[in-house]
Amino acid sequence: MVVDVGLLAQCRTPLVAPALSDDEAERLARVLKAVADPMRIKILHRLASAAPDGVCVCDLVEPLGLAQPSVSHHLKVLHGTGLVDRRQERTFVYYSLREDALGHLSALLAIDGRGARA
Amino acid sequence: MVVDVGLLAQCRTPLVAPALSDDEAERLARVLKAVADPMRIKILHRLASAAPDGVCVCDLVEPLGLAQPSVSHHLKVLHGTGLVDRRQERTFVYYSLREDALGHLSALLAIDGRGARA
DNA sequence: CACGAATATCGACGTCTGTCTATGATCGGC
DNA sequence: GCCGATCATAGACAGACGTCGATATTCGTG
Repeated sequence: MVVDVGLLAQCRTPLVAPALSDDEAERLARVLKAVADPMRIKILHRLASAAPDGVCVCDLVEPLGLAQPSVSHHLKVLHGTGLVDRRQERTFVYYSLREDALGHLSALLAIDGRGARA
Repeated sequence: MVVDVGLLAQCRTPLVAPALSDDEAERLARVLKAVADPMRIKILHRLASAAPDGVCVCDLVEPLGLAQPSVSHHLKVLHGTGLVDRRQERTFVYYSLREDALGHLSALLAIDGRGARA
């Protein structure tokens, strides 16, 4: 059987590795979307550079320059994706960066970028 | 000077480390936003698991189940943030994962999450 | 130079998202 | 038991985003 490629060279970029499933792609995107916001990045950075006990919501509102409900919204998003822990004490609520939460994310990105090639 | 804290215990969660600047937060968010999309994640994954020469656009359209302009749009976003390289040959265009692009991103996340603490 | 193929750009449309104000829920103190 | 403080929820609104069809652009072929 002769395959006539002719003169128009096909692009030839076959994919051997298994394609990422829709579910996996959406799961990863969900977590990344949670981090892909300037304010939430600022929040994470503050949590990262604070005591492990966490940071009180009231101490986030002013420095971020946001209304209190907006801060609550962002914290809810971060908590919903498991990046952040929530602890209530009296009327105060303390949010803290979950141990290795960003580390895992970081690892996922590294794997996606490197592992499949080598 | 006596500070009367009274009985209502303040929350006391001071921040010592320098806060992330608005610009830095937005720059990081811009790159993360580029990755925080299921289709773009799929594209990156395909580029990562393909030959270093890159993948032809025409070989991305069908597997992704998107219209050709949509694929072009996503590739433009990825290219715009420096995550992906573009190489044209004849009428074909090949996109390839930029060396250590995701590695750098991954490192940034790790730093944000860990470095500031210790 | 006309034509077909491969990409990019344009404009439009529906949806998601970040922000706010107003209100509800919960807890402590008086 | 009322009241103030802290945080969460609800609803509204503007802007950004992903997708598409239609069209422009570029390149190689005959």
